[in-house]
Amino acid sequence: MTVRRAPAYPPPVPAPHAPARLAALRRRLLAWWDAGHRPLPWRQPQRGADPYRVWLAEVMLQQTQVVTATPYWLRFVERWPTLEALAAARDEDVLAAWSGLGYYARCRNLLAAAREALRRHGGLPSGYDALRALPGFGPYTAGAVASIAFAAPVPAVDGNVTRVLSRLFLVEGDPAARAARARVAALAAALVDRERPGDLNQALMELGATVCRPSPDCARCPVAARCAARAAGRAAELPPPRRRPDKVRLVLACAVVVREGRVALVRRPAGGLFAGLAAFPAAEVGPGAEAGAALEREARERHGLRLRAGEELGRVERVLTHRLLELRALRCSLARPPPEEGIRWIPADELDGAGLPAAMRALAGVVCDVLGQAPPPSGGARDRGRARARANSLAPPRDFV
DNA sequence: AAGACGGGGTA
DNA sequence: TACCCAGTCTT
Repeated sequence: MTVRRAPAYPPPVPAPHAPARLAALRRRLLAWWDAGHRPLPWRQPQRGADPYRVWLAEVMLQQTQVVTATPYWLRFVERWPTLEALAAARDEDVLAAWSGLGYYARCRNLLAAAREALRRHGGLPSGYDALRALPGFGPYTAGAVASIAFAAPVPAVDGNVTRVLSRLFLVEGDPAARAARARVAALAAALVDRERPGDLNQALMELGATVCRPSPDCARCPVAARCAARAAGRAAELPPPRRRPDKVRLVLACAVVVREGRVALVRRPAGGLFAGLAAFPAAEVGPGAEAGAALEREARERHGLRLRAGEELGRVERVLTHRLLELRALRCSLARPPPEEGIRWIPADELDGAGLPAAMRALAGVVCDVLGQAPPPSGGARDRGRARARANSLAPPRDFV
């Protein structure tokens, strides 16, 4: 008797699988889900599903493991319990609370989407298409929020679901390529549960996260008997690993300007690495280039900051997804009075809470050690051994105008 | 289709 | 070390 619109996503593709087989899969997966799943905090239905909390979790969990995202989620809902509260927050506060979690465009899109949703819909919209139109809502997040928070019968295909379905139905080929993606999307669409779409989608993800992992534990799998890859003895080799481009080395010189116990921080430019975050004034050091000169030029051109670069206080290396990042801290003195705007002066012992990206927070730890300041309570411990302290640089800084 | 975008868990 | 993670956006 219910009138249903065809889901807008994915495009209708005929599923060559018997409805009976799909129904059996749904039944087993839901039973497995009901029999017990991880009690993650955003799954606690305090007073029914809270779309805002579901959404916040989905965004934080993009390319991020549960154990990493959880403490951030708890802090966010404590500080900004509702969509309205988040929309009213200051950008820099939210970005600072996100610092360390990575992929900072997620945070900027989160804020933009919160404000746009409130303005255009009075809250989070419930339909896939309306969600998909908001910043940061790709196919996965729109499907996850629509199905989990609003019970919309749409699929939600993430890395876990791709792996699970690739194995269950023996999908061959690079999962990033169009053919395999369309195949997985069609399977996920065919498998959607009309009664409990959110639970079925979560069951697939939970299975991928806890059982059908890259190295599968088929003995614990509720649908192992129906798994085509398992039958072929190929569960562990599907889907094929994604090939990644080589990492490019990036050296960033970071200015440590200290004035009366406070350190100069700027805001990173809108696009690119660490976009929008608080950061040390920094400059890329090309191959064969001189770090101090590059830093003096960049600080002057971008921030109006006239610096004289001095000795190196320490360095830190980080492996990012696609680059090898090396941060070199250079002590700098002010050659001219600094501009009033665009520079924040942070007490050295408060750098840890200033909203720096994780790599720069680690660098701050090294620098504080070298300068004999109170080190931040966390971060950088691993790098302290690499700090290249100079015997004559241990005295408190005396860099004044 | 390919690259940019962080940081950390895991084997 | 290599791969992966409840992906999205831009060339």
